[in-house]
Amino acid sequence: MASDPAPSAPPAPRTARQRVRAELTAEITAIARRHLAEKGPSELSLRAVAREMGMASSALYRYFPSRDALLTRLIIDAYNDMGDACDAAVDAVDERDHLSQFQALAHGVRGWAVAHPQEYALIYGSPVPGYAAPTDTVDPASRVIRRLILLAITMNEDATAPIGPVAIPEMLERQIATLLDDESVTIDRQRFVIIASVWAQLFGMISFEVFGRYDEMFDDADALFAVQLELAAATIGLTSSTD
Amino acid sequence: MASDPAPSAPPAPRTARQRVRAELTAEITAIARRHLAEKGPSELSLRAVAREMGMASSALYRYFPSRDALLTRLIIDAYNDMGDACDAAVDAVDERDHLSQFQALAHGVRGWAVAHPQEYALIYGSPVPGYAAPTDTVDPASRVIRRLILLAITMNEDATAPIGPVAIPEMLERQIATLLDDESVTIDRQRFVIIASVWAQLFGMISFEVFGRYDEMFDDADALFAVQLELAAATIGLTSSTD
DNA sequence: TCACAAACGAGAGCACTGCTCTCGTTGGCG
DNA sequence: CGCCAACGAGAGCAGTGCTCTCGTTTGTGA
Repeated sequence: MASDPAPSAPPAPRTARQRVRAELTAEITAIARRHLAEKGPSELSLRAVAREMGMASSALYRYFPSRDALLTRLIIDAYNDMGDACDAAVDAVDERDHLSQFQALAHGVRGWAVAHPQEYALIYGSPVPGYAAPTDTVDPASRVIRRLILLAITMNEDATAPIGPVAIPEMLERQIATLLDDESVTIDRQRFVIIASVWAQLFGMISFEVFGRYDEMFDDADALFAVQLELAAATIGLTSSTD
Repeated sequence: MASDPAPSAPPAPRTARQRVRAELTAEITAIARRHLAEKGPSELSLRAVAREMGMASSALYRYFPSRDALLTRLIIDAYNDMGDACDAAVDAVDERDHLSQFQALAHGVRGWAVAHPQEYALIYGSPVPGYAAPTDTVDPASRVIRRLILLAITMNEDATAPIGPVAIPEMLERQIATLLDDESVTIDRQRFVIIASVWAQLFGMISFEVFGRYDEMFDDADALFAVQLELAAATIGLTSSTD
């Protein structure tokens, strides 16, 4: 499910002990992920996982120092899983068709979310543990928005937004510049704030759907999402006629 | 904090026992709300509340049949609290200035959310209990969107959206009609779907801010929100020049 | 090759939780 | 004034996260 980031990954465990340790760690996370998907984050119990593995509950602490650590592992995996789904969806369409790329990204993320509601709730719902170690989490957590920004950069000259321009305070302007320092390319500031809005809108819609806020309003979530996505694309300046 | 809906509310408890019961119930919810605000929903413990009240934990079950019932009470209160803040903000501005009304609604809801992050997480984060009894929850939960729709109805003829029109499937069209059956007034369908998008966007932005997703991206959440709000207003067709 | 240390699994135990049951006590209504 | 429902307290059950101890196994350096 989750892919290892390339740098400094130990590919083959040397000793047998290391290998069984890796296998057990993977089995723990797999069972925990299944329990999470079936019963939700609050019902995830270390003892239940240990019981299913035929181990003593105390033995699990050799592999995860705490329940929060196991949850953090699942969180990172979920972020990467969603990121993979997002990337795969975007990469599956013509890279010069920006509208289709945007739609693919949105549908890819939404599809993953409705297929894994509990994991989605884990990463985009209320943050349960005090705070997950930012160092490990921030990179996987930002994959979707980074892809979205990348998309916005490539379509920089093709689409023109029908709204704005809007006044951007200097402080915000500087933060945007700092954020984009990594990428060597620049991006129109107006497009950037629009993209940020669409980003929030996308996850607002998905959260509403997954968390059941549409339940007694709309039956056909697919149609609603499609319509709202068309509006979002129009906000960016992507229409079916362009390209 | 939370207001009683008018119909069939017993205003004055007859007997002393009924009065002390009402007082104790209020004290329980007050302490529970404080614990919730301080430590989050997962840390809310019936026993801790009972301890602080000097009661046996079992006695609390005379007032709330379960922990989930207490949480549901807090959820309903939070919805009404946010609804009050929303209404108060909108009512504070000139009712003919639709742009200001919209901005007041957004800032009112956001202000309440950042002031009560845990309560916001309780109602707009992951749904923790299996499912709260829909009958009691749906009405308070829909106050903001109902106010937003009301706003959209009043500005029906004043603002023209710069995006669209978009194709609305017949099924969705029928659902919108059903939803608006209660209100005797009609609303432009294009405006309705835009409002639904803006609704999702608003809570997407607030959730991102409250849940810390902007933490290592933007420092000035106020400025970001203001800019995105201006974009949202423009999407609806509200600009500072209108009215 | 072998001994030593690190890693490991199992079990008991602690403090805590939600919730149930029982048993006196107290309050209100007929 | 008497009866019954509502109430508060306590014990107890099953479950949780986590710690500590104690044998056992495994890898490694001498």
